Amino acid sequence: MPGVSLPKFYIATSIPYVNAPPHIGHALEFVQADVIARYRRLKGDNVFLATGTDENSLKNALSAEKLGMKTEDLCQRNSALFRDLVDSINMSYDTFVRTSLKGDHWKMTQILWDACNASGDIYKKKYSGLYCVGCELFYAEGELDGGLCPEHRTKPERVEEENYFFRLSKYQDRLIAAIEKDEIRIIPSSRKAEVVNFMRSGLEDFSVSRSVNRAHGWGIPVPGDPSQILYVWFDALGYYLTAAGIASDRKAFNEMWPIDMHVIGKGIVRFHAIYWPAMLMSGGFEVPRSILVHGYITVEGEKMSKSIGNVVDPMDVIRKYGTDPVRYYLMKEISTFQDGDFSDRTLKDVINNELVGNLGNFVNRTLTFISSKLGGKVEKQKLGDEDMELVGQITGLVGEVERMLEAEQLNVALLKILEISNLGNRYFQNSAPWKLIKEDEAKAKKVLFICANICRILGILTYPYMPSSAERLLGYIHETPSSFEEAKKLSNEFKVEKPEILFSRAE
RNA sequence: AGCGGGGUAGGGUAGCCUGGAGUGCCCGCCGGGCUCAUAACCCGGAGAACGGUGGUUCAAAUCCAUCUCCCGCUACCA
Repeated sequence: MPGVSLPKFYIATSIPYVNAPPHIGHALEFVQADVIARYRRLKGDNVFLATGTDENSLKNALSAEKLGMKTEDLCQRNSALFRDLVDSINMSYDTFVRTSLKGDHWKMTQILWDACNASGDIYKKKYSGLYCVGCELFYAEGELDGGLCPEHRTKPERVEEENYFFRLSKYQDRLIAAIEKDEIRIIPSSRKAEVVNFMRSGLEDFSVSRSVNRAHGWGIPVPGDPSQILYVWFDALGYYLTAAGIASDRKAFNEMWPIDMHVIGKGIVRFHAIYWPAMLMSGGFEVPRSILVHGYITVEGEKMSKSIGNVVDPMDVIRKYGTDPVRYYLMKEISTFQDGDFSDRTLKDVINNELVGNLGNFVNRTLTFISSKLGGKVEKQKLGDEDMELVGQITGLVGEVERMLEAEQLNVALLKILEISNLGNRYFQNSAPWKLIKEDEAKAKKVLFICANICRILGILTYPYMPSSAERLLGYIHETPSSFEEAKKLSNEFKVEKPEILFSRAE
């Protein structure tokens, strides 16, 4: 293998259904993936970040019919909402896949299907399911409310139809082995245990198609059998192959695959950790290297739901408080792996206390001081033992931040970053450079030299979380977020511009 | 029912995997200080026997067992 190219890192979010507008939970997943992507870039990886929308569900066809519009147009419109969100949240995606567009994605299904078929893992069988005529949908037992359709309050019929099935059962042992040995690393490990546990009780084959009639002709036809439409698995899960270029640039695809990390919600673990790797094994593709599973967001302590009417539109929040504060809140206040809460009140508190009062204030007082009292320049000063101790503490924290990021503990890493800013404020306060400047200029310069370095470190470390703010901060000291390693070193001199306020108070 | 996750000061959290003084963070409360800074910042204080019980250990929030409360998942639900 040629050793000159950068290590690649392919990471992707799941693709949301477009039959409902984005909510704050979608934003969480986008930001998580983006933070990891940006961190990996700082570490020097060649990162590819994929996202998109899942548009081939029957529900789209049904609501389009109701609205009297073409399904294509409805999808286009709703997909745009998600695209607006990923742009507004400043996600650095490299590709955005729309599964209803008859291009690479449709070609992908042919490739994947053929490969699995060639392994003898696709066969026809009668599918029997609970079907609500009103909804025109099959329901899982768990989705029913007291045995009734949650929407129509009617008893669904048992309906049979001949569909294609995928031979999941054949892969049970291989899957268990792959996950137990962390060939597919499931993060956090509690989810891994869940998955293994589930598999041990036996895996059943699953259906991978629906009749064209039932699908209302919407979706991707089964390769070689236009009377059937692909069900979600070969379609939506396959998007990861599409994004990597399987149908457009096979050479690039071969370099990109396997995917290094899936970022998904807890509700779809099974499909990503079991169905999907099995399909890949069957098709002769390498399995995903890791799957990061996040929790769900409640709103003011309550489950988000349309009927309660408490669904939070992330675009509203972004418009109100700004992109970076929202990113910060999602990463810091919501545990990376567990459920978390969204609260307007907490969001304001966090902005005012942590971003404005702690981080923003430290940067502002340091840079303002340098630009107004020291002519915008500081160079290296002789450091004493106490200073070296502080520097050592900071370096130690940088190491912890790195460790936490490597362990995908995005919230804990952010906590550590704030500690650095905290130390900075304390040091500034206790050193009182505003007094020193009148008595001992060299000493004042030394304090500011250290503080400027802390600002620089903070700029690099916060970059994955709050890219525009970090770039602005680093811009005031004529730097850019180039590499994570830079956060482990001190810079020897600074040219400082008079800073603008980094974060504004939230009212 | 089975499996999994949670129960840490008034509220919210981190720590638990890889035991070692209740250690930390945000809010709130009380008392001081500072004035470089976005009424921001700093210091001190009150406040928790880390859900209950039992065990392992020199040592447990951290490991084991059991009980209890909350929340998820249990197959074609993204």
